[in-house]
Amino acid sequence: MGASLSDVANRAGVSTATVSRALRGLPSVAEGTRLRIVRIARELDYTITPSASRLASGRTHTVGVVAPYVNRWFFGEVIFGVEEVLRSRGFDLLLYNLADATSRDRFFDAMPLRRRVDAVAVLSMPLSPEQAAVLSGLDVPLGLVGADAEGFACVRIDDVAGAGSAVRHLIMLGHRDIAHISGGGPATHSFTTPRDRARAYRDVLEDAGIGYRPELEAVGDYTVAGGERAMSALLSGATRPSAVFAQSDEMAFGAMRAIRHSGLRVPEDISVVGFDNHELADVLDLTTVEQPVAEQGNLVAQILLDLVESGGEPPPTMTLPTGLVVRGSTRPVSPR
Amino acid sequence: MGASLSDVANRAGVSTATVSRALRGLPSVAEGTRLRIVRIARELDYTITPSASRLASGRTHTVGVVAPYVNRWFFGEVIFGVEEVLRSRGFDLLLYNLADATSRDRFFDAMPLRRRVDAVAVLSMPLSPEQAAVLSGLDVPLGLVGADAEGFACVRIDDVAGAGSAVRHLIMLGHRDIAHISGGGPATHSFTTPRDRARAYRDVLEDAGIGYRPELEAVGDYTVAGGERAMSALLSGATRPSAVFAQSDEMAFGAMRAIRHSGLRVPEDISVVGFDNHELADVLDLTTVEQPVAEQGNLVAQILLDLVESGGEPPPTMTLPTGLVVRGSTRPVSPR
DNA sequence: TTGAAAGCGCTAACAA
DNA sequence: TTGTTAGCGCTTTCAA
Repeated sequence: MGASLSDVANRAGVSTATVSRALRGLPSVAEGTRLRIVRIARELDYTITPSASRLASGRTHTVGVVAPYVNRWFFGEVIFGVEEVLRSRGFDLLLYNLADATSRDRFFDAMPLRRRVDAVAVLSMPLSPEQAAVLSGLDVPLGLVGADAEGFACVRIDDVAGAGSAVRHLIMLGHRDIAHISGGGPATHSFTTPRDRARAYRDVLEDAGIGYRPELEAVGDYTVAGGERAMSALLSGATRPSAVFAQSDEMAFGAMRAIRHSGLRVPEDISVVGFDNHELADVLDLTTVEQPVAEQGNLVAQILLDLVESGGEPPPTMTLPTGLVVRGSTRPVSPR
Repeated sequence: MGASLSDVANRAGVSTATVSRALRGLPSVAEGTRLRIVRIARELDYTITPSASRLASGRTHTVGVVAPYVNRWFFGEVIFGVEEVLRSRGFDLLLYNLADATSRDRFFDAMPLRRRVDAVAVLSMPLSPEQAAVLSGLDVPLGLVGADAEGFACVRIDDVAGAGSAVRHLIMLGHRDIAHISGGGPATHSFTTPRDRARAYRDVLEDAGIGYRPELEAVGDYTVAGGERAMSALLSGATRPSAVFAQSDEMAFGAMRAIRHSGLRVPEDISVVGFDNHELADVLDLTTVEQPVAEQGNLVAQILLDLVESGGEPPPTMTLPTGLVVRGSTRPVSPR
């Protein structure tokens, strides 16, 4: 049905090689020839057949995006940012959502990305050394959002600084019994985000002379339900915290609900700080740590496409700034 | 670097055609031959080169997914559902996010999906007749979530029934001054969802003998900020509503915030009902209309792949049920 | 600046 | 059940 390169070549009275060069904008085509070819191609409604081009050139003009979730706020934003850049530069975006361990294993075992993409972006997903090695074996530029890894172009925030600002805010409000809802269970153990944020929580408490008490920590799994469970557990502990720092806004939302369900109020009885500045943090009046999210997607995509097009080594990790957004969910500790 | 079909064929002492057949599981290969070939392919770490396969066969094993947003709850869930089915059946998912009119125009003008996909799924996006025609021109199975259209395999909910149940709930609670925050501006005019929900709002009011008053309607654009603006406008109107039905939970969240900012309370002063059962509706205690979201993605993907693999005509529209979820944001009207 | 020709790695008739 | 033989539609040397 559709016209092919040779149709255009015949009509223009030139070889397919010239048409190919003209349409790709290569320099070695006379301007008149190019104009004529472009006009004829348009007349014939010519469209390149990607698979033929890919087979002949070896370039796929496609970037694989691997995410542990596509249906959470943070990931939707990052994917948005990545897609924006890819589309504007004429690249396809191949999406892989690896929610559970099974699909993750299957993915890294079969590695469906082989010979299929020019670059891969991994979004805030814990990567075992073996998995990182499998990706390296693809022999294409690799990008990573939300962590550092050897051989990857990394875009991230300073989790230690961000989490530190949240905990210091609570300390400055006079809180001493500050609980922590962390993200990662054992599955995410190798990932830096939960570790860094947890470390900042502990270090800031130690530095303030408050000391870190393990019984004030609970795991929330980065979900609303997980945050709710974690907060319930904390509330039934021996020490009732006067404030809680959650490693994500979703967990903070869950924590707020648990607090209310137990008959307490936010912030009168317990202050809550989250992390992300989720689009609904404002609605829920949640104090949180803001991070640029879509921008991280933009950046990693840009870096990857530059590497694809110009080669070279991955640049040093880009660390973007965070900021504390104070809203109504935190207030000075009240005397008991 | 990687082994090719002919490497496997040489090693196995058969032709490339036999290797191709064996690896694809075609019936006409002796079991012993197949086993040997599969073993050798594994030994050689053979991976198919998709572009070669696509060029030779004409099948891309790829589905294009076109969405107006990837970073909103509803769309994230649908994409999740689509991806799940595609990955399980070995298809690639090519994602296109067309947030603004410019990118939409460019997309339909250049139609980058040509010769690139075996099917296309359009997610809750208004389609002009011209745009629908461009897609039809791709000559591949077409799917649509959230609306009906000739020539598309459609998966949707009954928006009229869903919205009707929300408004009837308010009427049953004794409300008479029921406002409506609608989704669509002029840009989405051709799309059925906002129209159907708006129609249900009006019809139910009429049927209840309450009558429909245009001054109780405002446009909220399906966003939190839009819902907030719409609610503010409604609150500064002549009649203060005692209840409001928002066409999406996000707009309902915005409305709740506007209500609180104006010094009123939900539900004491104003009841609020949303639509979607967003993951945070529960956290915000929002009464809403629940719809199966990821399931719609699952279904449209399944239907499309069946059409790709077996041909045939798109099946009739699948209409999934909705349900009213009553939470704390609605209560009987209080005497003024 | 252009053309001829040889693939890229696979699939699909057709034959055997 | 297997092999032979053409391509699929482009890109890319190499030569002119």
